[in-house]
Amino acid sequence: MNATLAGDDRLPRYQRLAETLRDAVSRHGWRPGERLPSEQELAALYDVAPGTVRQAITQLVDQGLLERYQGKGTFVRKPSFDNSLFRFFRFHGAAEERWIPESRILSRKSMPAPAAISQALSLRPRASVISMTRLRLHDSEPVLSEEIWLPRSRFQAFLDLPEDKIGPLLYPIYESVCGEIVARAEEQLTAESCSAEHAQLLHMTEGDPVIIIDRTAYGFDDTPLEWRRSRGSAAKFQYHVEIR
Amino acid sequence: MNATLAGDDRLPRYQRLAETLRDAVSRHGWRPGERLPSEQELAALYDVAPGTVRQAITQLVDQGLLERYQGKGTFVRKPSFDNSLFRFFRFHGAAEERWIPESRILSRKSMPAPAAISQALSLRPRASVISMTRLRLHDSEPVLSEEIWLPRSRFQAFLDLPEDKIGPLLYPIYESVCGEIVARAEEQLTAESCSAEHAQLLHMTEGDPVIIIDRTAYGFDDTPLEWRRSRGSAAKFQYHVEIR
DNA sequence: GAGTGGTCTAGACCACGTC
DNA sequence: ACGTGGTCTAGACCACTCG
Repeated sequence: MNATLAGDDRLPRYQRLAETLRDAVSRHGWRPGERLPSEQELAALYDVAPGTVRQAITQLVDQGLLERYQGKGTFVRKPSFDNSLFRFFRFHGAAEERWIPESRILSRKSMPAPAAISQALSLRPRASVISMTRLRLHDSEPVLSEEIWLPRSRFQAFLDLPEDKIGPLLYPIYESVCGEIVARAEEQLTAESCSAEHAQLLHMTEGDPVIIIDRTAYGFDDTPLEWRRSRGSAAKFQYHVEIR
Repeated sequence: MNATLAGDDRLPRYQRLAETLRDAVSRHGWRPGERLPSEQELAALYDVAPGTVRQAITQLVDQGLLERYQGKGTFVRKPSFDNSLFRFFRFHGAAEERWIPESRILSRKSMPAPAAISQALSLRPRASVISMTRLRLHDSEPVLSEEIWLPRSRFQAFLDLPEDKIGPLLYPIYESVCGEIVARAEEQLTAESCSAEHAQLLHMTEGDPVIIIDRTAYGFDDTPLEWRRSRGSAAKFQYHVEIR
């Protein structure tokens, strides 16, 4: 019957309510997959009209934080993110295959962050980070090499996790083990000539073009959670983008 | 006081209204930049409640077809598209510069479509198309080579246009000269080693990595309007994408 | 049948842009 | 002052899910 709305009271109520709910979700008041109170209940709880609740929830649904199902309720979305990223990778010749590559962890350790990493993750210089390298394979052939960096303060539990508990998809693990949910990401693409090192790792010829994808992954509150750099043979895939 | 809603009458009214308005816009009933009737007027015209009009317009705004301005009205969006595409090009070292490159047309002619082009543009085999090649420069240095293909049936007026009337931005010309509006595009990225030919054209070293961007541009009704392939030195730029 | 979200109505008042 | 979209209310009825 009474709960207070976050934020400046000059802001529209549906904005303040959306912010309130977003905070509640990202502070784990409700966890992914859980059902929220019904729109009627929320309206009574925050003392606003049902339409106002609707507007707030609509905003959060558009942002991908919630999902509505008629007759069932409104739920915190589970971002099945790794899957959606692999929509972008179209391996040459087999456009419709959508497999998840096997993955082999080459190293995993903590260390003080190099300058570029602390900047990418908005950490203080030389903050403790986890560094991991992986090789991803398809039909036992290496296709992608990855270096992954995580802030140790949030991901200590991941560092402690036995290696055989780490499957090919990391984001679900971040969520279940560390409670960190990736909401969105930014990627930068470029290409370079294959170094001797990567030629060996990826079974390529030195000097052939390699696509480099740098990704920063963010939480719902826009905190950088992960930075990774992936390299793969340009001949083996294309990257697809829709622009509006 | 009376106008009919398009579509199946079992559909929600706001959907049918949205469809009606979308059709009106893409059939050029209202042109980009024009103001639509006010929400009240539309409500009276189609005999629905104001809130229903609002819902329909909100959908079209989200889709990028319309723009709302408080106190002014609702307008058909002008896709200032070439600009927005150049958001993706970040030339190395000068991330914030957002210049429009000079452009030099190397050739422009009509011909029967090669198989790959007629497929990309959804034309019948060997349909007549316009083929154009351009070189784009920055500070008189070549940075990008482009081949551009257009269906001749829609773009005859562009073929007839004197070359000195063609500025560096094509999409505004398509709109003003041919009445064709680009609403969205898809891009495919890959990389390859620089050929001797392109090395000369782009002042690169043969064998260095070249980024290749294939773009198909679509109208509001999803007709392919243009296909282009651009090549540039991978060392000179990065491609930026946000994923949600 | 009870409870959920989905659609729709018919207003009110406010903030903003323009004249 | 006037007209525009932006916010908000307080309902009604429908479609769907589940027990």
